[in-house]
Amino acid sequence: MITIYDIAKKANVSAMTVSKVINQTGRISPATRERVQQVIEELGYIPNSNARSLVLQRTQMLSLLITDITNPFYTTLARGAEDAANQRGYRLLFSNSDEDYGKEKNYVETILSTRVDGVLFAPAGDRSLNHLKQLQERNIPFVILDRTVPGITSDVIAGDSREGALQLIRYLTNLGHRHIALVNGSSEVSTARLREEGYMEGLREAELPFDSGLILRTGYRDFSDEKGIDRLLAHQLKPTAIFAANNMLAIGVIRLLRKRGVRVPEDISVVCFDDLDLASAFDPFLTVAAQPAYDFGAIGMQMLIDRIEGKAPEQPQTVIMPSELRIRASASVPSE
Amino acid sequence: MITIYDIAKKANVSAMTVSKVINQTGRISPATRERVQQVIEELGYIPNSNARSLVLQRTQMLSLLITDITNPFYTTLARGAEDAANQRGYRLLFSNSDEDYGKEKNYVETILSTRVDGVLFAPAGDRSLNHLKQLQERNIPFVILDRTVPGITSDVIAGDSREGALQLIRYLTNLGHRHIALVNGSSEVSTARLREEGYMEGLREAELPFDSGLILRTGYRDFSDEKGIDRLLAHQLKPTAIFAANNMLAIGVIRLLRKRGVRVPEDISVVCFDDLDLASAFDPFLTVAAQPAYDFGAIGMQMLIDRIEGKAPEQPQTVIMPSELRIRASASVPSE
DNA sequence: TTGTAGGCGTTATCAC
DNA sequence: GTGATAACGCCTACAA
Repeated sequence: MITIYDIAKKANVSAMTVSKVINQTGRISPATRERVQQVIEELGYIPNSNARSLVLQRTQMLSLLITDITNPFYTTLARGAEDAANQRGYRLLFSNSDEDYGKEKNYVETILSTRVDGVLFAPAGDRSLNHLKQLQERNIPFVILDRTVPGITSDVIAGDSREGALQLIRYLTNLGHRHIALVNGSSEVSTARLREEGYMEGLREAELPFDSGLILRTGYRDFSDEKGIDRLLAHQLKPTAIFAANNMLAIGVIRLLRKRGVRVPEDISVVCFDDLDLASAFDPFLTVAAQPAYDFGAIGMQMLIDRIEGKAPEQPQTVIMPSELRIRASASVPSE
Repeated sequence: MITIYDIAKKANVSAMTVSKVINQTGRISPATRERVQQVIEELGYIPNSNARSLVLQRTQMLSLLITDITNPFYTTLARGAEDAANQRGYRLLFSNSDEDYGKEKNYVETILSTRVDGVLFAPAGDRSLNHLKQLQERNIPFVILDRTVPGITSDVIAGDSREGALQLIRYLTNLGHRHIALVNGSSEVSTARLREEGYMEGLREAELPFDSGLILRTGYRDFSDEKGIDRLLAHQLKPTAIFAANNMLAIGVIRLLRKRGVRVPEDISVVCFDDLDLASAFDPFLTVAAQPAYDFGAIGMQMLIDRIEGKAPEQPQTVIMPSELRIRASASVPSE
């Protein structure tokens, strides 16, 4: 392995001089600078960032922890985070918890042992509390992303789940729907709770009764609860519309409906939170409350770096991003 | 920061003993082992992996370099790679080059400075040659993923682009299509060349003439070449089918066709390489040659780790993954 | 402007 | 079974 000493020897200077050339610190004559740079070039020297981190107590590396890498919301968000990090001179370490507390725990350990300078953290749910506390104990700056966790005070960037859900329900009730089902994520996840609140509020506004038989609670990914769907469809007052609390749930719901010969939107309307960028691009089908995923990542990353670099206000900041109703074809007036 | 010395002091042993407990190396009495572990637990000590890497000359970290994080082919692949890496005790550093040689170059520098133990590398194209050579010079093991690069000999895992394309063209010609356009990626990318070969072979088999006016070459992502599409549509022998060389191109093509009032498949059939998992889940529309994305990642990662751990045969291995024709609705018999 | 000494947190080696 | 020492590659502080 080529070290700073190899460069030093070949350039007839000390290692320190080489270090100074690399980091542009201290004064050195143009002549030696030139010579050193030539040798660095020639030998293709690249500093060992582990050694550097060890002495600097800084890795110039950040972590992004997301909960589902196959969800386009998070991959778009990841690009925003990556772009922002790179722009400000940081490298980004991606981690993917798969909505699993166990994997999340492992990643937190990795994060801690890697000594990254900060974390943009999308918690799996309320039980992520301990993981976040662990970061706080070590004084690792972090920004909570997408979901809040009761018991933790920190910078947060999240969507307006309540309002977005309300918009969707309003849209459905305006179309004339009276029986609207909710297929939601786990109640352990803040966005699921808020979307349910928005749903309830929407019913209230339209003076519709709440019917717990129209609610199905599950996880945010890999939805395939056949029994649950059958239960909804068999409910005494069969729903004419379903609000899926995120895009992955909507996909599952529509797939299961089609499997049963139920047409969308002719027989049942479906709306959801989060867009499906790719699918929507060539087939504008799903009516959604879209969140600005890229900005979630980009702005969250800015907040994190500002915090790390001491450019943020002392008290924790909360940024709430609005969502946008995109009316397309998956919801229509109820058939009856 | 809690170090191994803090543990040592509190447990009344030397740092070495603590190290031995952590790494389960050397002999130590159950009593002290117990005591040390207790203190580790108590203080929540997590070893500094930078310091460890420095002395071990090994980071237990691997890089996955993909070219488009918004492409579901690559995110699914990423999950496969991640699962395999974690299973074998490695952490994974994701990087995303956006099909951009400049970004790729930066990531290679990062990889080199981080001293990862190996890289699963999807090259942006033939001009990635220098980047790969750089890795070879440093003796960083790597497996080339998805695309080959002339001039580099190494382990490779890739799809059968030629055969997959051939299948798609055969399918189209069997339906009766005589004028089939190709919207391809850059000729600098091996998969684009091979898919074009498959396309040509398919034409030959069906005894169709080759018509260069039916070929549009562009990049694999962000397709929006309006003029190019117009040129294809205005061609003297208007195509009745389009073969898009990957999923992202297909999306762009269909979007632009719809924008022009051209219906798919009624007016023009469209087929492509790679599936769109999410979109296909709830709307089985695109007829594709699907590649086993998860296995690309999982198997590629196994190859890489085998290579690193000296468990691979000496000479470089090449694994070619078959693709699978999935017939759905985006292609039908030609209208005329 | 340049170089020396010491230390960042960990582990391999080799004594005790 | 346990511990002292040196080393991994780099940078800060200080001296020349």
